[in-house]
Amino acid sequence: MKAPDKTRKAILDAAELLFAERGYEGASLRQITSTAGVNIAAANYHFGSKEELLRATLTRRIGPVNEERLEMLAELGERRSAPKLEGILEALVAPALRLSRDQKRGGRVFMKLLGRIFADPGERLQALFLEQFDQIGGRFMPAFQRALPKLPPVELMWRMHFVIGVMAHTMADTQKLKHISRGACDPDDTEGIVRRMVAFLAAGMRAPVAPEGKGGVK
Amino acid sequence: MKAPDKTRKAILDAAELLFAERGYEGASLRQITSTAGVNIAAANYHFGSKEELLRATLTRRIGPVNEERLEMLAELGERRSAPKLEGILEALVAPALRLSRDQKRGGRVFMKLLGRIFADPGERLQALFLEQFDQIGGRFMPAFQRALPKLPPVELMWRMHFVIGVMAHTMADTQKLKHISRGACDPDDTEGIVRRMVAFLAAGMRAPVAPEGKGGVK
DNA sequence: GTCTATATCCTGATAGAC
DNA sequence: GTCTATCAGGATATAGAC
Repeated sequence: MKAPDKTRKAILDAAELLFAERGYEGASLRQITSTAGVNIAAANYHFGSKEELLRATLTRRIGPVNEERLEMLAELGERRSAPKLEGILEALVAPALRLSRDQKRGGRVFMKLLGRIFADPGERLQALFLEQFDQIGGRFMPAFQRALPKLPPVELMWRMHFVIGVMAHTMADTQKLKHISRGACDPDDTEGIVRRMVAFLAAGMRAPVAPEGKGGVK
Repeated sequence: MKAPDKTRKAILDAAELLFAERGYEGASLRQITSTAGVNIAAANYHFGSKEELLRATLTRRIGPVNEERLEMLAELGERRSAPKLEGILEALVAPALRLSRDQKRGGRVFMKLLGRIFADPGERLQALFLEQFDQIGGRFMPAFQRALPKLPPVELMWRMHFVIGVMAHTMADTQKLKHISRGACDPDDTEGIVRRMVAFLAAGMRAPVAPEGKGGVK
């Protein structure tokens, strides 16, 4: 074996970058291996297929993010007082958003890729999302329910869906808002984004449930 | 000319469907023209290139949605009282979400495609988004600012970004949540979704601005 | 484990007959 | 305006030498 992990890592790094920038279909194995500086055949030797390569780019980094989420959630539970909604939200979104600062875990490149996974309605990526949701959703839903005991479960599910939308959109887009706001909104201010997002989402989660018959349509 | 608009429409319909389901890169012209039941060369004859075809699928339907948004916004302005935040939000999100009911305007297929456009960070789709934002963002931002006079403009921009994330994610995903919630969340209940989304977003927009130095990190 | 070479197929786009 | 045929190149994946 000649530098067994080096080639593998180079391919994963390049795949991460190109999948994030161009999407799964938009990035070719040729571009990936060329960027990695390795032979085309090496990708298939190490990963078997393009789809398995995508799976490998995700599983390499997604574990630590989810572990950090669960750790933060567990810490909240150790306090005797009921977990605050803001704490739960921060445990859910901050580990993902802080990826952009942690170059060793993929940085903003992996964050962008992760945002794509969340947002993409395609079947391939959707399956990967569902695998992850079992881990995380199953733990956060009860926590939210305890923090918001009066909220009907169906409403809670919709609101968690909205939360994921905000998180995914912010993760995937690292430049558009900066352009629109002419630099006023800084995508590098991770802690500022976490703070703003948690405030926004907490208020949304606490919103009174809107009654059904408002306009009298139904 | 032999049925000039019929072939054109068939191609646009098929392109709309396949771009929505598989993304721009994932849908080939061959699949599109085959689904449309027309010759491959017809696509290039009528639209010139794949990218122009994408542009045509969007511009065909996006105009009416934005017109409806601006109409609803204008109606709010006619009342003497200051426009309510909920009304502005509904004017922004409802025309898009109600696409799923309006088969003549593309239905949930076009809604899904539109959700992809919003969420996709790729350069090609991003440019199309920015074109649209000038139309809509330029009108809604002042309306929001009037409804929330105390909110600093930078905070408003972040929150509008969050709003778009919720909207785009809900538009793009028409089935995932139903699956996760085991049928409890119904993606066909358009008015219920609008009601829930407006309630959630209004509360988020009204959230107090979180102070900067909370944890003492910085 | 890495390489070259290649198999097989699909891609977007075009030329030219009808 | 629609067709067939085809171009030139890119796609994933594999076979086999080293």
